[in-house]
Order: sequence, then structure tokens, then C-alpha cells
Amino acid sequence: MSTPSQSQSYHHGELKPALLTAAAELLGEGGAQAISLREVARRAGVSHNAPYRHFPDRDSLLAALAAEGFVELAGRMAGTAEGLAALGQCYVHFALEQPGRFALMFGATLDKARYPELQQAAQALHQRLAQAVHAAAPERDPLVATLAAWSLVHGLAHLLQDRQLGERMGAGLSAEELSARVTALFVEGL
Amino acid sequence: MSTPSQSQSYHHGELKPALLTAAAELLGEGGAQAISLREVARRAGVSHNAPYRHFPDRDSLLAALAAEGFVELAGRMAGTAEGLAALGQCYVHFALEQPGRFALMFGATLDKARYPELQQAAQALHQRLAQAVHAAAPERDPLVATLAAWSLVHGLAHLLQDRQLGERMGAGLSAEELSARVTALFVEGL
DNA sequence: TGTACATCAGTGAACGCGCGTTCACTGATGTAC
DNA sequence: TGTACATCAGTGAACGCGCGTTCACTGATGTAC
Repeated sequence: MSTPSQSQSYHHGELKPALLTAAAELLGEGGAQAISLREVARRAGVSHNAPYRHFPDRDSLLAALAAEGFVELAGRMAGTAEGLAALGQCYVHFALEQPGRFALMFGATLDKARYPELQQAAQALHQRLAQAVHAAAPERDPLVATLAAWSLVHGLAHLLQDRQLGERMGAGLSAEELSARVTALFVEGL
Repeated sequence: MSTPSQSQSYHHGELKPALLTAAAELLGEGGAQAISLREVARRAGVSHNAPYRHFPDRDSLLAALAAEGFVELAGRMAGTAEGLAALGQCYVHFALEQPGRFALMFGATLDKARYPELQQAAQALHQRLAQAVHAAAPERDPLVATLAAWSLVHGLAHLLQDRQLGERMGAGLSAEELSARVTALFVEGL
């Protein structure tokens, strides 16, 4: 398959990214719970002990996955057209595309104080959102308005993830349509 | 402590509620993950095998805990004054008071198809919310408006649970004040 | 260009752990006669 | 009121499992001279 010179080598060469890829796979399949260092090692084709050369423990691997997620989402949101609707779409889309990662990023599993990169990444998200909110409603208290906007898209993402709720409340509309309509309603008010 | 006649008896007598209480304790301490049948049995002062007389497996116990939560929350919301603000407060308050249970209720852990009581309870919540939304904004599409309102309070609850985000965005306001202001902003529009 | 040696990235065996679940059991309870 | 018996709600030992982590190791790599 890949470079044959590497496949014969004792050293993997690209193990760290390979571990992250395998872990992301597991995250997609069964959430953070499904990630064990042993299974990650197995999927990377390496002894169960090798990951310890790259991550001091399991939580560090999870934190790295979460950080990746924040970077990815922040990147997408940075590249999105101005306007709350587009940002909301982007946020919801990410959450539905990678529910396990989304849960890991915002879940209580990780002690964020131990991984400052996570805080910083979340902060970047916050600022992007605050900027868009301020542009849309400059006369509003920015903190409250941003919190409201974030709550809206965050909750929407969550509820749409729950298939039961999604189906009952969705009325046959796609996630895109729903988030567009919900965002619009938020901007106009009830 | 309690009835001495029972403490001497071979039969516990009140084991099922005692198991639920112990499990709820664990849920509060470390989330659903922290709940093991063995620890629950330990706390109820009973052999690790006794729970199987009352719950066929671990998931059934979790489902019972979630159902309790839905009943509790629906009950509170039914007894709350009309008005979206009050309902939102109630919802957020519950989530902050019992974060583990809230996560269990809305998390992906449980296969809700297996436990129809959960669906029904969630439905009851939906209807209560829909009714309040309709009263506040009768001319709006009820599905979209309800989804928006639910998203708002659900997301708010989630974000406030995350201490990092809570502190950064809270600006020193209490959860009550924040949810009041966020709800008000939602009603008025951006 | 060659060699010695430090360092790095893997291996494989072993540890102790707690778990869910099953099994065969026993003491307590309730009910039919 | 008493007795036989079914049923229920516990017990305790045992199963097999996968896990995180530690240990002593070895092969590969890179660097100083």
C-alpha cells in the first residue's frame, strides 16, 4: 500500500499522526468511551505500548483529539462568510459530521485546566462568534448576545444529534434548512 | 438508623429504590461512566449480584435514572408559571443542579428505542415547551419556534455547565441572571 | 570514510484492577389447603 | 391454626475480559570525532 521502505522498517516513522487518525476513527465509531490506547495501537499496527512514546497517557491523546477539533472548527468558521446564519450552519454542520469529536470538545471528560491549548482554541471560537454577533447587533451587550447566539447553535447541534428529537421536531426539514430557519428566527425575535 | 426489623432481615425490602438512590449518587459524583452495578450494590449494602433481581442489566438501570430525570424535570416545568423566561430558568436550573443526569438524559449513551418511557417523557417536555412558545408567539411556525427555544435553553445549560466557558462569558452574572437576559434577548430578537 | 556511542522508538511479557454476567445455592415470604 | 410448597430476593464463588501502565529489552538512527 504505502511506502514499502517504511513498512519494512522497525520504526514506524509517522506513528503520532497514525495514532491520532486511528483514535479519530474510534471516536467516530463509538465516542470517546470507545477509545482505548490498546485498540488505537492495534489499528496503527503497532504494539500496545508504542503510543506511550508519543502520549504520556490516555487523557493526553483525548486532549490532542479535542484540540484538533477546535482548530478544525475555528478554521472553518474563520473561512466562512460573514453573517450569523452562515456561522451557525458551519457550527451545526461540524457537530453533525463529527458528533463524537464535538462531544469530546465540549464534554466534561477532559480537565481543560491541564490542556491550555483547549482553552485557547475555545477562546478563538468565542471571539469569532462575538465578532459576528457584534456586526449583526452592535447595540447589544456583546457578552449576552454572544452567549445567546452560541447557546442557540450549540443547543441546536445537540438536539439535532439526538435522532429521536430530530425526527419529531424536524418536520422533514434538513439540518441546513432547520438551522437557517432557527437562526433567522433568532435574529428577528419571537 | 432505619427500621431495625429490616436491617436484620435477609431481604432488603426496599432495594430497588435504594439502588436508584445509590446510582443517582454516583451519577452526581462522576457521571454515568462512574456507575457500575458492583459499586451501586456496594453502596446499597448488598451483594454485587442482588441488583440483577431488579434490573436485567446495567443499561436498564441507567434508563431508569434517565426516566426519573425526565419525570422530575417535566414535573417542575408543569408547575412553573407560564412564560418562556420561567421555563428557561427551570430548565437551566435543573441542568446545573444535576449535570450528570442531564447528560444522561440527552446523551447518546442510551438506546432510546429500547426504553419507550424515555421517548414519552421527552415528548412531554416538548409539548410543555411548545405550548409556552405558542402562547408567546402564536403567529410563528410552532415547530421551528419550539426548536429554537429549546435549542437556546439547552445550549445555554450546556455552556454554563462548562466552567471555563461559563466564567469567560458570564461576566460575573449568576446563571439566573444570564438565562433571564438570554431568554429576553431571544424574545425580542437580536 | 569509519567507528563508538548516546539516544530514540519500538517490542513483548507481566502487573493488578474492576467490571458485567452466570451459576448454583439458601434463607425468607406468601399462599393453598 | 398448621403445614407443604412454590416463589421470590438475596448470597458468594467463579468466568473471562480488556484495560492502563510498568518493566526490561532491542533494533534503528544520528552524531561526534
